[in-house]
Amino acid sequence: MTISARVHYATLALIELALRQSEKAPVAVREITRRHGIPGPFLVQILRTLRSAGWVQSVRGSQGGYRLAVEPADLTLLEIAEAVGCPESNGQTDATDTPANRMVHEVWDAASEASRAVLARTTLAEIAARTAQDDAVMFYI
Amino acid sequence: MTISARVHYATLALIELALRQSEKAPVAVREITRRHGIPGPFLVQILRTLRSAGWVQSVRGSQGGYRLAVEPADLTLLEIAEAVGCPESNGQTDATDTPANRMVHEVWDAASEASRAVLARTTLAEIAARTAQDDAVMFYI
DNA sequence: TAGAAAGTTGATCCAATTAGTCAAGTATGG
DNA sequence: CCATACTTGACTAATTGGATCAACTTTCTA
Repeated sequence: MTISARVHYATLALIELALRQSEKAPVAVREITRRHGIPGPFLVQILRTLRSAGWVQSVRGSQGGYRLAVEPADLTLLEIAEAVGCPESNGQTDATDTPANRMVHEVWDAASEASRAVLARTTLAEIAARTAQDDAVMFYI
Repeated sequence: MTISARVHYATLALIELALRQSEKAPVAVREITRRHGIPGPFLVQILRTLRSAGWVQSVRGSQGGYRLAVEPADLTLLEIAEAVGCPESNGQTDATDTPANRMVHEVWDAASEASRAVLARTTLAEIAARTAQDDAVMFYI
């Protein structure tokens, strides 16, 4: 399971917004792309998704930008991944419904559930806090 | 994380071979495709991979087919998935190496590790045995 | 009040991966 | 010697993820 760029970028952007929650001015897209090396208009696309999920607010016009609209502690990485990633695991039922088939699905569902559990128990607040710590450490080097 | 058809088919084929290990004659590809509804030449492609991994033996010529070449208890689903699935998670280092970036990777690695653990502790023997049970149950219905 | 700076929207494109196919060849059993 | 079955390698088609563009609207500021 490799992390998709979409989810990756979305998470980076949200971390950035979480860390700058206290600032009064919204954060411009340009700043985020510059800081994290995210391809320009692609991030816009992603932010649109985050906005329709209600997690960020956009401010238009000059001096506009984005601002976090939820408590970082209330947003889990699983939610982010599911909102931004693949639309939904397409419920394509397999052609043949044999016992072997069911078994295989059972195991894979269990595996997938295990990884989802990890993401579900990590909040944006945690990951942002840990990032801030690392940033501080870098400062001393 | 959705299971790829490749891995799915490979697992089905191996279950089939595991269940018929006791038979003296090898199992023909045709039989496997018929029983599990796997597209013909695609399974051949997959079996080739399994053969080069040393998990199945091929017998050529008339009455030929495939035979399991390892102990089902020694083969985990993780091994199968890794052999047959994506060549290798491409080690493409991200452009920018920021603390946020590292954090995101850390969490996703943990998630991915959790699901791998599930697959690693499930052996072909287990899943074959459970399939056989289900088969027996179906018999009575 | 004009224009520059931002976000908005929708269409579009490209490349990589995955799924699936074909055809020509080789080995084996009867 | 021929039918059956695996071998090999190239090839096509479809989906998806990643990324871009252009035309538009909103708002600030000079």
